[in-house]
Amino acid sequence: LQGLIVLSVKNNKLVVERASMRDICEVVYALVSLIPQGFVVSYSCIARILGTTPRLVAWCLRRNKLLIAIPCHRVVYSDGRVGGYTGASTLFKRQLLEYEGVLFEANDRVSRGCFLDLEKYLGLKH
DNA sequence: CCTCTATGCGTTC
DNA sequence: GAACGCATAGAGG
Repeated sequence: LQGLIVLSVKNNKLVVERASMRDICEVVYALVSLIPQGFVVSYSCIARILGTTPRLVAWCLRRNKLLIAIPCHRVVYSDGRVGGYTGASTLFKRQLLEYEGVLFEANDRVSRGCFLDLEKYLGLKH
């Protein structure tokens, strides 16, 4: 990952480090947990905010899906397909979304209107 | 529907 | 070191 760094203070000195994967995952989880019920966000949208690639976002979500508290089912392919889901079927992922009020088209894709522009939502873009 | 490619990082030799 | 595998995206046919 290029671009994402971590600032910390050690021995009264400011330390600038490359973010560890653990740190990056924390940030991804923090963003994902802000997605409101009834909406979805694409992997690439999260990647844009962090200055990284969609593959890495997926990598983070896959890694620590143990945490049920993080609504990782609300992160989907940019074309509307629900994408993968570790630990359960993608059907389960879809059912979760439907339960939350997300609409699906006849071609099994998430309705465009349910996509949330996370950058706008968080006020990072106007 | 399909294929191809760019891409970052862990895992496993 | 190199090769491989991923919860991707986008372009092209």
